[in-house]
Amino acid sequence: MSKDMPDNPRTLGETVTAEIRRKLVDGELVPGQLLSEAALSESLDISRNTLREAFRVLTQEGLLKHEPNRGVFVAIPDMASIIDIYRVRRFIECQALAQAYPKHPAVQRMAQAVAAAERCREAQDWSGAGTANMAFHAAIVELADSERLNTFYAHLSAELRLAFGLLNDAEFLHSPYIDMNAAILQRLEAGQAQEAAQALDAYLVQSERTVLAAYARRAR
Amino acid sequence: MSKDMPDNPRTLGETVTAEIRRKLVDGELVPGQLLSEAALSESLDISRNTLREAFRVLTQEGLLKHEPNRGVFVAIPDMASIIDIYRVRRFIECQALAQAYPKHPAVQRMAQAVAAAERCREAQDWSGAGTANMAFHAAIVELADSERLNTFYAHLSAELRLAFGLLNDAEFLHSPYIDMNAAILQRLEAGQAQEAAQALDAYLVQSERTVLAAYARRAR
DNA sequence: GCTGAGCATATTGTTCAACAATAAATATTT
DNA sequence: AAATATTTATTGTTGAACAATATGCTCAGC
Repeated sequence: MSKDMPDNPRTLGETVTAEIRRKLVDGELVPGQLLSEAALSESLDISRNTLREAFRVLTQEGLLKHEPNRGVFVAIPDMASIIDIYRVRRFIECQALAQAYPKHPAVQRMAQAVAAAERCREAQDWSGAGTANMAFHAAIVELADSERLNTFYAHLSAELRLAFGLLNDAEFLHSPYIDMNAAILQRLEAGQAQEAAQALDAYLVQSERTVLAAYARRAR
Repeated sequence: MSKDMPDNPRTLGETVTAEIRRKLVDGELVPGQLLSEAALSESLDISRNTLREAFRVLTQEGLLKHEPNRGVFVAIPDMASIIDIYRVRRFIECQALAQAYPKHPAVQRMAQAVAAAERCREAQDWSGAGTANMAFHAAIVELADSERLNTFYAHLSAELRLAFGLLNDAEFLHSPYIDMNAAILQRLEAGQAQEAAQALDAYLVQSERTVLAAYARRAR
């Protein structure tokens, strides 16, 4: 995985950073919400100073927004952000896939993600399907063999999950793409990286359109 | 420019973060060096707590390395880092250039950077030439029209400057590339984006080789 | 001379309390 | 109602304190 979220954080600050990050991507903290230093530090049972260190990290990751003298808010992914994120996704994922070596270790992770997503679909677990979907695309980026690219993508991914939290029906968002992922994987394994990349591009364009539409008619 | 380094930082924490960042890319703080909280906070005339917030941000940017209970060190770009950074650079810059619109506003910034570099060469200002060179490549990334990509590249760029700081002869590192940049720009303006991207790829491969060689025989 | 256990020391990790600086909310004046 | 002054709550920043940890040192013991 990424190095941003070590399994065994050593300091309290890292622990609480991971905990808040989880609450953000899980939707327990909703976009726009003010995170009061006094309230949060008390509820997490840590000092304000330690909390502020965590705030700086998560702000840098794009999950929080810091407004000096006003406070720290959960970032609100607006349409421009969604468009930007998808632009970067197409930019990175398609190229990573196009120039991929079909026997790259990450291909196995792609296959595992597809399998996991199919299992989730049977169990009607759409949250799990979303997670598996994200893992599939993270694996695509891993094809490029760059630690920094992986980390960057992890941040993008978290930011996008924040946006998904604004929407409601996860089934509508994730269900149609499970088969598409499988098809992309199949083409890659068949040595047709170019065709796979083309399919991925179409996938991302459609996904972006769906997300933007859902965003536009969301309950505010 | 990027939103990471506002021209007028509002809080003291942001000010000192920018100041330390500058010292890092300018080579005033050298890789491997321990940054003592007590010493630095006193010399910057700020409290330890404020300094620690800055440390978290710069660690997230890859410029510092935090070792729990041991301290914060200036990151040491090893060979693997340099290779990774160049891999990402080729990945991003070449594609940005290949699919660029020849009349994109960023092209003007590319031209300005080339002119600035040529002026620096005449004045034997190799540090300035390095800065202009970086600006040229940042402009290339801007062709992709993504705020997040720009920010990401700014971080990569800063990290690379840290590595350059380990080397000594800036002329050798930057001088040969001024003309290459000019040639790339010329092709782009002529509508030959594909050829420009190809030239850029060759440029980056050569640059990486040069940097790695210099790194291997650097004075330790 | 070397090894290892235990101790001493310096540094980081974390908290707390206080005050300054700022923005939002409220009251006052015109 | 609009503009202005005042109050209030929150963040920004500090300094001191103590806990937790890593490092270096001392000193047996072989």
